[in-house]
Amino acid sequence: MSEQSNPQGERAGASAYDAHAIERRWQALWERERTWEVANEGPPASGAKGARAPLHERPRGEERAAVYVLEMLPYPSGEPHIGHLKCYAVGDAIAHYRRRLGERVLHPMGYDAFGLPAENHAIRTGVHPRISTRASIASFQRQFRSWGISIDWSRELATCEPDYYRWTQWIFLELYRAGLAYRKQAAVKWCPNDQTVLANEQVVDGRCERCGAVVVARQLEQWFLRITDYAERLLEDLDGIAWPEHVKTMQRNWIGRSEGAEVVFSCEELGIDFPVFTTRPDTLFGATFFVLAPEHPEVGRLAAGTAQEQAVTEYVSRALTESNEERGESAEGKREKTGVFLGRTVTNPVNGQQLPMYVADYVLMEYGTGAVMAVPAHDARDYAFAKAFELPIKRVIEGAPEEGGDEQGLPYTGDGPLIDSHPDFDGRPNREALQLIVDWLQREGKGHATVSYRLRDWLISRQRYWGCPIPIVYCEGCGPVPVPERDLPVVLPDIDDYAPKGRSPLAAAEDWVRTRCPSCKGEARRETDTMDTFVDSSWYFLRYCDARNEQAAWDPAALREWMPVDQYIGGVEHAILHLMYARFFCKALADLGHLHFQEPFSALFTQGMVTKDGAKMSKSRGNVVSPAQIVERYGADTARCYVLFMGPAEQDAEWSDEGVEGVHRFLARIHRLATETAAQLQGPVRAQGGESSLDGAPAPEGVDLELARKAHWAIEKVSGDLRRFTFNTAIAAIMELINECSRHRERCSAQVLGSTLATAASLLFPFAPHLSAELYERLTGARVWEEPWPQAEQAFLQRDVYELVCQVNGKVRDRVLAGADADIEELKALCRSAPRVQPHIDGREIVREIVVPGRLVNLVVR
RNA sequence: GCGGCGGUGGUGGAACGGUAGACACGGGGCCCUCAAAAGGCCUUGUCCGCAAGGACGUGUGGGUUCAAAUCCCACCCGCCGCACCA
Repeated sequence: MSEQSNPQGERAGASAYDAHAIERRWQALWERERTWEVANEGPPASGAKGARAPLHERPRGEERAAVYVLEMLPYPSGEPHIGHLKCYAVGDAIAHYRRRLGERVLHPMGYDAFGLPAENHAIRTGVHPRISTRASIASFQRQFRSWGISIDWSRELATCEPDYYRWTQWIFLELYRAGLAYRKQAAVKWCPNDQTVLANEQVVDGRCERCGAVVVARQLEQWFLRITDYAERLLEDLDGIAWPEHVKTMQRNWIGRSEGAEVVFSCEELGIDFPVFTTRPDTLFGATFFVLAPEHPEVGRLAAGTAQEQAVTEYVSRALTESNEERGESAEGKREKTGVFLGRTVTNPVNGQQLPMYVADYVLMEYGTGAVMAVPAHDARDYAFAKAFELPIKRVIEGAPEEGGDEQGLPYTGDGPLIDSHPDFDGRPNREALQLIVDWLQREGKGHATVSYRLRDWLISRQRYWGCPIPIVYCEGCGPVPVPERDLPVVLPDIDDYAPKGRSPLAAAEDWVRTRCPSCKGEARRETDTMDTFVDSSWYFLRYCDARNEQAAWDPAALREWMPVDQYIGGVEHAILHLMYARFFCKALADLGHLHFQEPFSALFTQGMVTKDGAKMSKSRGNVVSPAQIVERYGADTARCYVLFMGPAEQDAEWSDEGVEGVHRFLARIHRLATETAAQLQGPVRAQGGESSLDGAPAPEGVDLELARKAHWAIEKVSGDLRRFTFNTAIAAIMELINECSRHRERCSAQVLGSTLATAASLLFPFAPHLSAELYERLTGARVWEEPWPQAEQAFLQRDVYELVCQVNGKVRDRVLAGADADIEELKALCRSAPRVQPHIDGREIVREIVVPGRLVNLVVR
């Protein structure tokens, strides 16, 4: 290491803070002693982990509760970035804190190792993804170790290894047997750049979430997982988990539950029924036309033989090739709505009216039934279409004009009494009429109340190589046949050419594709698509509980011991995708009898992004700060403390090189103070807040007492901040304690100074474990991680005098010393006689005196 | 458009309805030094004032309260998510 790049190397000397030497020493010891490994001890007596009282309300030390702290599975690509550092700094602080509260903490690590970047790299360089992925994993391991994170490495896993994906395949087959995995032909989102289909969740603004290419529609036969069966439970169970409200909101929006009715319109001419979903059955009498999505299967049949046939065919083929983005333009008012008359009519079941049928691209096949009844008077989209095609508009609800409406106040989307509908309903408030109409439809057999969701089934097929093979073979006689469990894993074969050609590269591995049907032993072919990598990461947290099990994906006893995860930590970018899929997997697996719980992550913490120059760090912007550089220059303890000190961990924070320097200076300062103090001590001292820190020693007085008080104040503050995840203020409190130490160092006893510094080191442990261990050992001779978390003693938190704030009319005028035991009258008198209060009350009438004991007195004068 | 989150010194940020600006960065001054770096000490919201002291101050405008950055209403600005979802 060069002198230049290492500030602490510049000045040799006994008291210099050599972060690297300290970090190497403790990392080696923790590795040698396997300090952070935790063995499975079997489930608790109660059978399962169950909901426990919040940590700080639980009696201390009574039982060694099993606690699972987990950061989101990293995707190993190149090197870890600052976001990883922040995530693990948060997770490790929590893990360390909980261990020292006496809990057994499971804190494992693994890699989300299948995926496109490794495959794209292979296409460019010809290096097998397995090779490049293993190299990336090695680099991640190296860095994670250099950060000193307290990981149980004995449970490490990588999703691309056969001993892992064997069980991914097993889960797929379990879902398949339960009817939750199925194949269907569907219009799917195709990314022309990555040459694969995408799940709805992976399309953002009509573009591939990964590469940004505009997504196009394709008709393909694909594998889906029936997540929609779980829509209601995914929604309901959000209420019972301690997640940030905004993440829950995002999931609720994504699931998109809406209540309404299914109403059947029929085309008598052709004898076809068209059920539609509507949230507004109260407006049924205002329907003036009817619209089908271009993808609707009956469109061709309807137009066939009419004068409209050619126009319809042309319109539909254009709509199908249009990108989602283009199709959405009319929603933003960028262009007029388009569509074509189908040459047919349907009957409105409530009044027998014949409504002209249209095909238009503003109706989506994926939502509801792909057909809508159009009520232009009360729906903005139908209104726009009616205007563009000069269709009739019939008002059926009264109400004051809304913003953006026309001269008649249309479209009107608010509530009001029904008009021109039916004598039974006219005059009634529309919400009441809605119920009555639904009841009526139900009685007449023309419709029923129903609930619709925006959530779609999860498309998991990918026409790519570097993923988990789908364990299905196709036999001419038997159809799709699951690979028997004893034949798992279906191992991903090596191939020469990874380049996608619109079908999976695996299709070229003829030897692998050709196989025997497990059922009839006849010739058969393997499925050549692989699974979406989100499948791999939807269950990894289960595997950690029993990572080396070769007989099963897990032993249920291991899950009963550890699951659900007590604290999950990761970025908000996974608020929908990963977190929704993992929840779905657990519900499905629980239904199949494999799990004893419904929700995988009891509590979630989402850490904010680290930005540079106001923007997300990225190679293309050239504003990347590499954790490796920071660790090399300042050491891991500085890097970890800094990312936690930047601001509240859940918020985005701007990187500042000066900020890192500041934190490093603080660590160097506590190092110097502690080292110098240790040299003056006769023997080891005890930290404050330990079980017997008062034993034997005389009660501190004067400056010593002040210092001891500050130590206990810091214990209280840091403990509370750790429970609230406000790490920035916890570190600030330790800084205050250290400032207090250097302020008093000349005037206090070495004993108390040493003891206070040991306390500071102890409190610093969750954030800067290496330095903390080093200094704690020098001062006390003990191992800080084996010490219980300190507890503040009341005797030191209470003071006999305090500064009473004296206000007049709410304005602070003076501060005077008051005794802790002074009663309300005494406090009032103290305030009235405070020197700087006098001029403000002189000659005025005191009309009220507010006393907040322990804080202030407010005199209200006139 | 709908939903969510936020707006506090030069900067990042602290503040159970009760001393606004903890802690840190940056700035200024001093000490140490031959000098510098490192380190240490002091200082630092704005305005008026030599000072003592005073006034103002948490996006804007109202309100509740003895007391509001904090609670309520309206608005402005910024960020995030969803968005032709019938």
